[in-house]
Amino acid sequence: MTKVKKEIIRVRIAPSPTGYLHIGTARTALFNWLFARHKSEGKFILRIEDTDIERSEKKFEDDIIAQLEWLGLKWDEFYKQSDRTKIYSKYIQKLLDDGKAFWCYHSEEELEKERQEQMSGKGVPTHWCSHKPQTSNLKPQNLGKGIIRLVADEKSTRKIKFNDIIRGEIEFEERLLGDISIAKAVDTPLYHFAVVIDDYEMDITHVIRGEDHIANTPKQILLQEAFGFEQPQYAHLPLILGTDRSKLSKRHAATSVAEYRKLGYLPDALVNFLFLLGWTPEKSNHEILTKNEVIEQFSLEKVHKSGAVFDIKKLNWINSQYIKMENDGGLAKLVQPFIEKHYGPCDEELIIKIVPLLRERLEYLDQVKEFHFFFKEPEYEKELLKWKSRSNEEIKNSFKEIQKIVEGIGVEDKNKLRQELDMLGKRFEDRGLAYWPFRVALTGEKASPDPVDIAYILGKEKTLKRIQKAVNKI
RNA sequence: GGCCCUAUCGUCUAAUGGUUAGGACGGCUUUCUUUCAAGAAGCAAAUAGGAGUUCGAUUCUCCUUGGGGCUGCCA
Repeated sequence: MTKVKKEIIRVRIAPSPTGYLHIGTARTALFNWLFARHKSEGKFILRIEDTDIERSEKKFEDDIIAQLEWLGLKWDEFYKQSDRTKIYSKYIQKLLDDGKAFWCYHSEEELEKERQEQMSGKGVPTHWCSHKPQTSNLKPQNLGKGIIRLVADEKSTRKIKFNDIIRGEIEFEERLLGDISIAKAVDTPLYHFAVVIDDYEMDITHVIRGEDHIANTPKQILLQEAFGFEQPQYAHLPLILGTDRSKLSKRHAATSVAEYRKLGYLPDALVNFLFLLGWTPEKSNHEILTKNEVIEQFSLEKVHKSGAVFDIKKLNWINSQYIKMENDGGLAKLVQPFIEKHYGPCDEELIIKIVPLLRERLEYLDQVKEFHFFFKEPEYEKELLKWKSRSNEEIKNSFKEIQKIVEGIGVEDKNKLRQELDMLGKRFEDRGLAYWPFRVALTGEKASPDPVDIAYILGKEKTLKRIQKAVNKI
């Protein structure tokens, strides 16, 4: 069963379609992708691990594919384990024929009870199966409802070792592993089995995966040994953690890539954030980098060992940096669907006009919903129009003056309008008295961009209308 | 419980057997200012504890403690 291995780097991302693409899976994919691309000849493989037919769903598979593409992590080869059952059957049958695997008929209840007893005592939860044939010439048979296990050596004193590129040598005691389950039937392999066969069949040279798989590795090595497969190189990535330092899950934050996409995080920004979790660029004071810049300097040896907390504030900052890098046209295109989601169809000309204002203040695209005043009449309490301790009459007077200005010079010339307002502010000896009521009239908010900019975008007619509405309120 | 991984500011991290332990996000202050952002300037903030090796340890070794992962007929 040996075959000639090629020298080129081959790595894989192996998600199971039991949920939307997880942010942690995305980072694992990214590191695999970076590693493959860094070695220019490297191949990056996407393998859908859908051996669990109960939990696997097509919509999750579609999502994984869509989001990986969106992130720009394109794969060179694609496989699905459910297409490969014949391959697994062949290998399982061989193990059975060789007496290296056997049928175990313990019920799930029996096994559960055994586990409980072992855990409550000081034993190790390990199943050494009494159904194991005592002599290897006894051909195992499927007597009905059972499960296939790999024969292991209960009395072994050997340590199973492997070298992890990130962590160095790791070892486990073989006798603590038990007779591990490998398949529910000849044609339905379990995770460990499918992984080992696929990694071999696909000539995977480096298994780069999450730290949560460290304890799985010796079991997979046992399987490799049963077939005489060569061991791939391992690199176990640190986990992405929630704020309480446990594995990132839904109770901490959004965990699926799709959710971040929906909120208007840009793919390059998300990727930038992700590679900063567990890896540092050469010039560590310059953290905004493109994928291509990272490819050049990427190396697994520099990946950190300890878990990294997912900090949404840093993601927001990185995303805002990417938004600032977009030009008007680009940002308009990006933001349009978010505007239309909240406010319905929207004129492209309007979007182009407001984009410079958005650029300075959006952390993520969905925040455009805070700029409602561009798309619909503002609603607000009359109290909001008050500036400091100024009287209603003073506010009214301020509006009267602004009305005069706008009617006179319009809103097209922003500099002129600003000049006039500044002069008005000087006359009042209080710039706020000129600007504050004006902003509230236009936006209904106490915080917004410069009202002059907003008036310019709204146009003369709407501006005057909103001022009048404010005057009526007082 | 057992096995395994891990430990520098709140967070992501840099660095070194001898440094004022550096940067980024966030926070705070100041500035700009009609408000909010953005921008500019600045401030606070860390080597988990204990032994050992050493002239010297945050760095190397061991122990403790903390954190995490795994412990499925899930992946």
